[in-house]
Amino acid sequence: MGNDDWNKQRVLEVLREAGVNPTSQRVEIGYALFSSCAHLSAEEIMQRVNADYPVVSKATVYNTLGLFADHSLVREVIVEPGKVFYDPNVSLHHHFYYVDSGELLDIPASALQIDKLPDLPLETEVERVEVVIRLRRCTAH
Amino acid sequence: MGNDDWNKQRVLEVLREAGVNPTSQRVEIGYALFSSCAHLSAEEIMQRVNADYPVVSKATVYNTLGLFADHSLVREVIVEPGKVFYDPNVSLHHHFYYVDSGELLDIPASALQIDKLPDLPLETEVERVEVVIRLRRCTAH
DNA sequence: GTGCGTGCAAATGTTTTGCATTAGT
DNA sequence: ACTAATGCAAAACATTTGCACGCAC
Repeated sequence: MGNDDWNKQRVLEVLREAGVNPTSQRVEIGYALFSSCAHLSAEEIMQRVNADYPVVSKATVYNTLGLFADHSLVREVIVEPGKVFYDPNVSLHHHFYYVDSGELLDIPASALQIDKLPDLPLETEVERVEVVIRLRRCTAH
Repeated sequence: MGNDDWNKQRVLEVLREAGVNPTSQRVEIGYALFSSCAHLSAEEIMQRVNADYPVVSKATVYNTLGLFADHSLVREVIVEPGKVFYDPNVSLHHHFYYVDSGELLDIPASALQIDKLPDLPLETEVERVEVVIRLRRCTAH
């Protein structure tokens, strides 16, 4: 997943289809994001984009990722204060979070089933159900 | 719930029982936290503690809340980038999050049931399963 | 007096804003 | 030329760190 031959032309098309004007900065950020199948922080994305020479500012990385999130091109995952991960997998799924290492791992939607939801407050509808399973290294042997 | 007659003496005892040295700053912060049944941010807690005159610095609020969390006196709930809520309810439960207003509402553990958990990665154990149901105001009439 | 525990000023890290510049018509 | 969209420097905001002070022995 994720590793299926991304190139900048394809990123450009995906952005256009999503209704995002494909500027060079956005294509670079999208390429860094989609061609990695990992859960990256804004900082890591900027490092990848600017690896050779400065291409985008940090502000643009944040604004662009926010824009991508609005257009469902990426999903923000928050597990710790002051740490947001950007997940290029926008299909329905959940996450393991390794408390010790700070790493994030996908859980396919089919591997977890919620069979009883509480009644919703009036006049509201569910946008999304987020499940994070926090894991730590076994203490018991 | 939460409104059951908190006073500073009782906070002091609770801190002592939890193994936290009950300094005056900690009692003030604990009192602000426990006597409110709401989900407060660090900022809001500081405002309450310092309402009349300066009692604690922001750094102490953060460090103290972190300490309380370590001793299971409070639970950190994270829903948005750069926004942590402190929940004095440390029993097992989940949350509704109102995307529009930024408010948080408790879901009792019994109102939501997960009947299938994924296999855990080797050498790990579950610390906690966090479920956040993101709600938005109905668009449909 | 020594050493540990505590609180906070300052440093760091994260995210947002406002505006100068660019691109589109 | 006028207007809207874009990128980024600087500002705002959130959190952590390092160290000075006070308290217990």
